[in-house]
Amino acid sequence: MARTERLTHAWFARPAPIVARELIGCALVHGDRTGMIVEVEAYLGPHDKASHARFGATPRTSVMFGPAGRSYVYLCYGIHEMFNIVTGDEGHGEAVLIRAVAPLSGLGDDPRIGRGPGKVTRALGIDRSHDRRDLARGELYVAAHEVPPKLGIGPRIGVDYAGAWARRRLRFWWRDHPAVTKP
DNA sequence: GTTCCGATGCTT
DNA sequence: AGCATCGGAACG
Repeated sequence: MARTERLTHAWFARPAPIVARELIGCALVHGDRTGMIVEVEAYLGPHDKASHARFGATPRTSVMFGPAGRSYVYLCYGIHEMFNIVTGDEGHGEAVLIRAVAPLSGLGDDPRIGRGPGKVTRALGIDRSHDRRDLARGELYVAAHEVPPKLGIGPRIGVDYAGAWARRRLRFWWRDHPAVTKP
């Protein structure tokens, strides 16, 4: 699989579920650390009761309402940094959460190193200082894949408070991949 | 194998 | 008060 093609603003400026599905198998690159994306979740606009966009554009979430292809990194449970990519048309408030990566280079060879959204950022050295970055330039970016993986689709994790929106099938993963989260 | 719980700090 | 989590302890 060639992984040299950096994904562009236009690539990310499509509906979150489409981008999410196509991100599986792509490479997430931060400097000399690279992981293959094997699990993601799509978060829609303010109408999505599981999304951080549900309160509209706040100081934390305003980046979600900006142009696609920017990072949205926030602190979860006081401990874990979460890495998202803004998608869709400007103003929509969409993003895709990267939930798991498999080591490709610079991460060692334990498939559990990037299994879980908090572990993705720890493995790749991403924190809130990487919030609002333009992934179309700089050392943090995503590179395309050539071969689509076997795709799993199901409900998002950890959003039970969102009622019916928790049951929407907006989580995508590489089926049977050892770096995908268990539950 | 399962369930429970504390850590830890930012957000509304 | 609640949270887009994790790792360890306790239990069976």
